[in-house]
Amino acid sequence: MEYNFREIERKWQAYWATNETFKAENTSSKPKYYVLDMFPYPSGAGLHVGHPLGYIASDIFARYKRLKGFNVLHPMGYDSFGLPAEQYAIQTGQHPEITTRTNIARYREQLDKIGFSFDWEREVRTSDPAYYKWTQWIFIQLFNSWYNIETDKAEPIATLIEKFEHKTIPFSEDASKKWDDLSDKEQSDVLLNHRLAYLSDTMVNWCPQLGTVLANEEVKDGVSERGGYPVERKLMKQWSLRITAYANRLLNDLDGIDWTESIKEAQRNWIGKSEGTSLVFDVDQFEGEQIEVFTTRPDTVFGVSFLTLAPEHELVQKITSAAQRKEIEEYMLFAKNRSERERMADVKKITGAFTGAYALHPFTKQKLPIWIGDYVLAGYGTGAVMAVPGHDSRDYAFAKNFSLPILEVVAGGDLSKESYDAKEGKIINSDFLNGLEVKDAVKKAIAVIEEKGLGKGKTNFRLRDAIFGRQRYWGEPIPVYYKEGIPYVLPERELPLLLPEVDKYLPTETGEPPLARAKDWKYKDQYEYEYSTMPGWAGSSWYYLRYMDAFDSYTFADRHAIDYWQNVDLYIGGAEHATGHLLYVRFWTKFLYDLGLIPMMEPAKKLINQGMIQGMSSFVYRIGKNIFISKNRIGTALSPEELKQTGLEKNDPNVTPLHVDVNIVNNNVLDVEAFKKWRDEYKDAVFILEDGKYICGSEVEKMSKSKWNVVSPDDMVDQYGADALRLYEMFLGPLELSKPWNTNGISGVSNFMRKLWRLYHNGDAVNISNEPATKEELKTLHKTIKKIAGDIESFSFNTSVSNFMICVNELTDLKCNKRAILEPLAIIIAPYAPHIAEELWSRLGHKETITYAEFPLVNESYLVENSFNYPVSFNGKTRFFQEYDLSLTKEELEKVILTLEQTQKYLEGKAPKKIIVVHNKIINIVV
RNA sequence: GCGGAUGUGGCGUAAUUGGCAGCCGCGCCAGACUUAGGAUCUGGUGCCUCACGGCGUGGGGGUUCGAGUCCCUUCAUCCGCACCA
Repeated sequence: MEYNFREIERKWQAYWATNETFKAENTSSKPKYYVLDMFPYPSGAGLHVGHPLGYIASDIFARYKRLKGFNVLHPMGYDSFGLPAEQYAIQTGQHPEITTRTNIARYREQLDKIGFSFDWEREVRTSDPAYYKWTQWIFIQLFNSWYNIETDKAEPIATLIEKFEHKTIPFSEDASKKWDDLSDKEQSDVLLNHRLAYLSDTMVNWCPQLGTVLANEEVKDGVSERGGYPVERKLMKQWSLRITAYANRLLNDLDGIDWTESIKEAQRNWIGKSEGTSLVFDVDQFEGEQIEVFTTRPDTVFGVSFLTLAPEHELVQKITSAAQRKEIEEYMLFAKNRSERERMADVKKITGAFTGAYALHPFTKQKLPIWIGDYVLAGYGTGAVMAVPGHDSRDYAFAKNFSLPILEVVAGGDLSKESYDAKEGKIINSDFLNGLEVKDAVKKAIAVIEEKGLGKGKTNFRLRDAIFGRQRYWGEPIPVYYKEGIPYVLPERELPLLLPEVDKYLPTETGEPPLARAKDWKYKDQYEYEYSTMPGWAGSSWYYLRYMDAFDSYTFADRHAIDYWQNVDLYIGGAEHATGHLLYVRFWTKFLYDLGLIPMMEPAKKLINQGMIQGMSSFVYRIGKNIFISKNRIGTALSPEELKQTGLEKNDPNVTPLHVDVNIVNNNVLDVEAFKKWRDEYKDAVFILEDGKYICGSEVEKMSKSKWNVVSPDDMVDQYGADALRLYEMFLGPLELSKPWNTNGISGVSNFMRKLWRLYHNGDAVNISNEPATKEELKTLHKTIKKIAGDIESFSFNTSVSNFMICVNELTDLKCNKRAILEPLAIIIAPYAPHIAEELWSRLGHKETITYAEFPLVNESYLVENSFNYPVSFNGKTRFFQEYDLSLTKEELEKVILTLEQTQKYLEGKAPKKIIVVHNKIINIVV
């Protein structure tokens, strides 16, 4: 009987499903292991072969851990709130929930075909009210919490109110005021300044085309990541989460987790901690007005030759002199109308204007001109900088452009050419800092600044609070209502606040979000509901917890389940979430930890980022209307027949490359008949061939429908089987690297599958011998076990596939059909190719599935002779010695052909401990 | 500009972590078989050379008996951040 993967795979997938083989229990005497994939957004396009890459890797690991005796949690779900379903709803009027449900069904079908060992009973969907009830609940906890800097953790807001009542923390500049004297609205406003979820007027990235605000990481190069629409800055009342309170912990705790350095660096970068000091400058002629700046280089304070304010700085209007007013106003208008995108595009272009006002140097009391310039960002630090053109390249460029003085205060550079930014050298021209090294001068300067009350040592972060509202329909409603302008969160018993039905998924005529169209909200007449919904990342920030106890309706996840499963042990997903999801999920984890709801401070111990699988696009080259020329015939002379056939007078050098469906191209050879049928317009296509074939061009591009380079996993499974697909995806290369998909290579894996099958069969019959295995067979097996176990544990899944092939090749050569070999082989291959492994396992006579088998251990004794084996030539013969082999006598050693003088000296009168031999030559002897 | 990664045959890759570079697979070449196929099997395949032999892990330098692997330097490609004071 031949290897019939279709039947085998169908059989075992059905078996696993009916027997709930991969159901994970929340209690077990076995050690636990939690393997998690980043759950997908179920898009309408379905999965392409790139999507399952990470899932296959995690599935291999999960199955391996089960065989190693672990109680494994390996769940899957859907991040099912999101923009595409809503865009589709706007276009078609179809409820996003219907779209989403259809897409999920399609995803499930595709995933099932690949034979994953997910515990589907624990499936979560972020758009399911039973799930988002708890997303809303966590939001409420955030609203009801504040960050206590003293204890360095989040606490219930009541503890803050208590401190306000006892005035241990001031809540107002007026010290005589009592907390209870404040009106409800005033109290609410004060508390909003402390709550971890708060409402404020914030500069947001507004995308008019999408009709919503976007997070910083959703904006790339000034346009929206999705759709590529322009984004503008706009002041809006918005819900935000105070992630900045966690900046330090998010930064420091990176050291304790096993994530790739690139992700950790990206997060460090994003958090952007910088240490320095604030410093105030008095404004000349304006009694009491001060400009506060932040600097990381207080050592260069004597090099300040002007100040630059952001155009939006609040003092600009006030201090601008009459003479300069016109210029300043023109510049402010220019800066305002310059979009974010334009500003980024010409970073090199230096613009600014002089206010006419002067600041006084805090030490020298010199007059320093105050300028405005859009190289200073309103959103960072204080929106004002002390310009030190001698030692900051941006200030230098500005000074050069506007002919402002450049002072040298750190020795070592040549300021006539460029600024000297390096943080090393001796301080000069700087009064009390003279002669100090930069590092010491920084400390001294801060000390003096603090002592004189001019400023304070300070840490700044680049990280901004996370804007939490979206003016969108398809998201979790924010569970807030307003009474007399004061926001209140819904009581827990009212959760979930269901996403209401609306007549249209568009903003209202008055520009309010779609939720303003809601009709069936329970207290619609009594209160005003919040109309924005939560951003896409809300549901994904805690989903790993819900898998632990997916059906709980009393709490987000049962405490016992959380205590049992703890962190994710292995998390696999794309690197594109580095500063989005992966930061937010850490933030929520820390917050829930602070409230004592979970025992861990980090969501995932180990993170692996699988690389992207790109598409290999194929091109045909069109000349004229329906004439296609083979790649290497472009520009060559045409034969008389070809001229006749095409009706051309000569070859046309103007070719139009067109994407062609990769499924009708094999090894760059176009199936011309299939091409004619592919599209009606090509049915009369004429081809100019080379060697009787049409050769296509190819290029690596992102897999997408429009490029006709999408390869679907379903097609691969149909043609080669799920096991072959699994093996091939792993075989393609290191998991973390991006690589193009190339269907050609899968035939190698497919051959391997048949060879493996044949190993257990003789013709149609199962052919297994119970004879003891030979030493050689055992060596092959144990070598393979050792390699496979090592490969899996170091996530080198690609080399495992090679190792299986080597093993099967060797056993085929040995004609090995011994149970003692083939039984363990079925187990070690099971994580990779579970269907065939199960089938072989049952054909070996086992009643239980392979999931309950034990991964075999290596018996090193079969491998010893393989370990350190060096040929040594002496007496004209070659003998093999192990590194620790001391069997040579001194006399024998002297007969060994020694090629290195250096080695010989060791020999004099000493017994050797270790000989190191390479290339039949002794190269070192340890005595 | 800053940070992270990657450079090995025609291609995807491997190298017990400092020990005979190129395992395994694709492709290609030759042969066998044949119900002529996009099938299967066998053998070969880094480059130069008829050969002896030489050269080879992006380039240059270094450490070492020995370097794809460690150090310095340089180039190329990809990814992330970017006027962050």
